This record gives sequence, structure tokens and C-alpha cells, in this order.
Amino acid sequence: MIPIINTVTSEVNELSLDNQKNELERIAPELLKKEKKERDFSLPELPHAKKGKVVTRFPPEPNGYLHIGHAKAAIVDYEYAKMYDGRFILRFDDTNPENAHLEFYDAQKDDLIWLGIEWDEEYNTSDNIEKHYKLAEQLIKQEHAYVCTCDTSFIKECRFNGKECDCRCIDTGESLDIWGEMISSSIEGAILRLKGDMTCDNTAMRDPTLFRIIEKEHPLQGDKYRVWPTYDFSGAVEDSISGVTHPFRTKEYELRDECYFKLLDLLGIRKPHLMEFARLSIEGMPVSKRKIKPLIERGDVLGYDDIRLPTLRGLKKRGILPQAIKKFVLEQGISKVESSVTFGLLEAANRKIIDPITKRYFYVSDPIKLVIDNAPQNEKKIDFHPRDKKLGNRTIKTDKTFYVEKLDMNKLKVGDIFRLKDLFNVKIKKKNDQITGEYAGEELISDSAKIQWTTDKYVNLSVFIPHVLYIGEKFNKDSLEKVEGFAEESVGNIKTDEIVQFERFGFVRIENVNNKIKGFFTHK
RNA sequence: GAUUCUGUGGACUAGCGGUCUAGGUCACGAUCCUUUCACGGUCGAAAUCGCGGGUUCGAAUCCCGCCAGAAUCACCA
Repeated sequence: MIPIINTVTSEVNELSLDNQKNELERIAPELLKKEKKERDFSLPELPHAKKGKVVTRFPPEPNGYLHIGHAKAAIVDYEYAKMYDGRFILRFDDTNPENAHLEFYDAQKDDLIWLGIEWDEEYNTSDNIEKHYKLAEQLIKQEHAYVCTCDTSFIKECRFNGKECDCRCIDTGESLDIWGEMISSSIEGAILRLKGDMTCDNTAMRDPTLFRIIEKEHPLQGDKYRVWPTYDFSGAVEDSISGVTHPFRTKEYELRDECYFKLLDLLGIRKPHLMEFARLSIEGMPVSKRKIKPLIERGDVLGYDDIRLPTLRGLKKRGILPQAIKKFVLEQGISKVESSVTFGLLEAANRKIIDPITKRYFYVSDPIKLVIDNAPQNEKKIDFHPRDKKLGNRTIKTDKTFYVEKLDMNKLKVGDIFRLKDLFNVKIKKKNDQITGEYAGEELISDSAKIQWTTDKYVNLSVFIPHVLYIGEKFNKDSLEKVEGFAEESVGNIKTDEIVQFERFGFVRIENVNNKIKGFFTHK
């Protein structure tokens, strides 16, 4: 077989490019046709993956609300499980009682549900501490782990210089005794360390900490435990024993892979196919708890659901749909390139989803009065959507008083004709602190401006417009803009959470509580 | 400083040795549609695939060197 292939390829290679083309045209013309490649937003194939056998997991620490970075991880994990008819586990990595807070277990689940993610199994790492202790004991007995009582700065120094400390040489029996005391009694300042390699180039392998003492009440376990596993230990162990086949983590953990696999090796338990992808970053927007938290503490933003923030609650409040987040995330994929995306990409995804299903209304920001003495009295029925009649319509009664945008009027001079959109044409007669106009017929003039308007029966509405939080490194003090304006009367009936399009203004999510109505600007 | 990873149009991404005269999305320009500066359609401009070598009949794709950027160097995850 191989010799035949070789003969054929060399024969083909001897032909000139044109001859090759002609020959191909003769025997298989369909191969020459170009098909438009369509990109679907499905993820690439997973290595070592079999249908029905893939298990993924999303392991948040219950220490805050979820943001779009979490969403990326959760969506990738969830989508891969679905793609392979596998299982998706939600695991709360609550191994640090100082960080874990009861409220966030449920809050994070709410965020995930909103995203449209469903999990097949849910558990807390803190429920498995006994198992971790057993495995730790096994490591000590195997002489692969030891109890260290040196102080932090000395440990650090030894790591830096590649030196071993005396604790490393304590015999197994004594190590087990101290380990027992760590767990049961009040011995202080001891940690369990992996016997790695203190001279390893990869500093993550210089005897990393596996367990440490934290005397703090755990939101779920109370004071049952005082020795807690570190991420290096619990992450590897949990992935292995819970049956996860394809765990994902962000790139900054890459140097820990060696430790991850070494631990599982020593413990003699199954090793998953660990994979990494780049952390999501968005221009002018902080995407990490570390950066978001100080903004809230300083009062630079109003809370975790501030519309300038990429928290799921912030995005929801702003009017971004979960489907848009999913599309956005899958567009980025799981590449390892460090990149910074514009928020505009999420906006574009959202706009396409929202546009066909949102009602159009008139909203006039920075209004100026327009009086048209000879305006015909009108009861005008106007569709809520230019293409989809199913979205219904409303009837607006008009008389001779209107409000229009100052900005629009500034662009026009006395004598100009413009159109009140969906109504009639107006000729400008006078411009002062109000505009005087004259009815100028119903007939459509193609090149005249079509302008949104309200009658004197309007609803006062402020709209909050989010801008980027950072310009370069600098906090943008004007990141939250408030616009005051008049909305047409029927806007008063819109219920909370509905997203509408104010024509020529943009998409806005409405909040309407106890007749107090406000808008949050989604995007253009 | 050490180690690891990454490097495709303005931004993001596809690409896994010939189907790449490098595809898609966003942004941009033009045009059609349109009683919205929205959506949609069509067209366009925009990439010497970080740089330099090598392997090969053939390289964005494999190898080597260099350069640049990022991450890690915690008893946080």
C-alpha cells in the first residue's frame, strides 16, 4: 500500500501546478469548488474523550458573586459535558473557612441557573475532609509528606535558596503523631508538606503546602475541622476521586500541573486530562474578584450588581441576556492566548438576540417643547416593532404640544421640515426656549429627519448609562452617566426586567418598582 | 532573577504539512432595505501568520535560535 501511495504522490508532484489542476478538473471537479466555511460556535474536540464518558466540573469558591470569568469556565465545562453526553459536577471548593460564606453557595447557584446551566451533581469539598485526611496519612506513611513547624518566612527563604529544613528528616512515626495532634489538639503553626524537590526549577515543586491549620468556623462544617487542605491538594484529589475526566483551569495554574500529577501518582489514584485556557479580560473592565472588591469597598461602584461591572448580576441588570454571554464566551473559545476583548463584542451578540423581540418606544432625552398650533388632533396606532406585528401596538393621542430632543432641534433651522416619526411633518417657524412649528402634511419625505417625540402626557424617566470603568489604568470618574428625559406615556406600564428599544437612543432595561421607574442603558 | 506559557488584519478567533489566492465575528467604509444612528442583505478595505534560520517537492502548521508579552514563584483559590 505505502509504495503505491509513494509512486502516485511522486507522479503527481512531477506535474506542474496547472497540470495538476487540469487533471483534478477531469477526475474530480467537485474538489475544486470552494465551499463557504461556516463557523459554528461549538467547541473543538476534546482529547481522549468518548461519548458518554466525559465528566467535567465547575469548582467555584463560595466567596462572592459570579462574574463573566466564572461564566466562561462554567459554560465551557457545561458545554463539553453536553457535547459528549457526559456529566457536569458543581463543586464548591470551600476549603478555606476564612473565605467561604454561607450566602454565596446559593447566590452562585442562582447565578448559574440564570445562565442556563444545569448540573448533574453538586457537592462541597468540605464534605470530604475525612477522605483528605486519610490520603494525607497515606502520604506520610509512604514518606512522601512531612509535618513542618518552621515559620513562614524561613520556609520561604528555604524555597528561594533550594534548601531543605530539618522537619523533612523527622521519622514517619513522629510525623504521624504531630499530624494527629494537628487535627485533634491545639498545636499551632504546623503544616503538612509534600516531599517534592527543593532544588526543582519549578518552584511549585519545592515542597508545597498540602494542609494548614485555620481556626475559624466554617459556614457548613462549623468547628469540626481545624486542618484544611490547600488548593494543590484538594483540587487534584477531588478531580480524581469524583471521576472528573476533563478538568479545566486557567493558565496561571500551569506551573502547578506537575504537583497535581505527582500527588495523584504518589496516592496511586486516577489522573484526569487536565487542560488550561487563558483568563478572560475585557478592555476597561476589571474581571476578577480581586479587582472588583476594592471598587465596591471604596464606593467607586454601587455594589456587585452595578451595571458597569462584568458580574453576572451587573450584566443582568444592564439587560445582557444569558444567551449572549454564552455566544460571547464560546466565540473566545479555550485558546491560551492572553487577549483583551472589547465589551462591544458582547454587546453585538446581545443586540442580535434582543433586536427581534424588543418593543420600540419613544424616549426624548434633554427635551424641548414643541408647539404646533394647527396640528390635527390625532389618535395614532403605532406598532411596537417595525417587522413583527405580533408584538402589538399602542395608541397615542396627540394634540398640539410635543416634546422633542434639543439636540435634534439644534441641527435644524427655521424653515426646515422634519417628521415626527410615525405621525406627520413639521415645518419650523420659530426657535426660542421652545419651538414653534407648523403642520406640514402627512406625506413621507424621504430625506427629512424622522424624530422621536412625546406628547405632554409623558413619563419622567432617568436612564443610567454605563461607560468603561478604566481608561488605561485610570478610574473613570464619569463612568456612570445619568440622562433625564420624557418617555411616552405607555412606558409607565412596562414591567421590571423588560428590555425595550428607545428609538434612536438605544436598548434599555426597565425597572419599575412601586411606580418608581428607571432605565438602565444596555447598549446602542 | 528563575520557570512556564503565548505571539494570525484595528480587536477576538479558525487553522493540527498540500483543500490557505489564510476563513469567521466585532469594529470600519460603501450600498440595498428601512417613517430609528437598530436588525438584516450585498460589496469593500484591512494579515509579508512576531523575527531569523532549518526540515520538506511543499510550512501559518514540524525543528532550532532570537525578540516581545503574560503568568507563577502563598499556610488564596
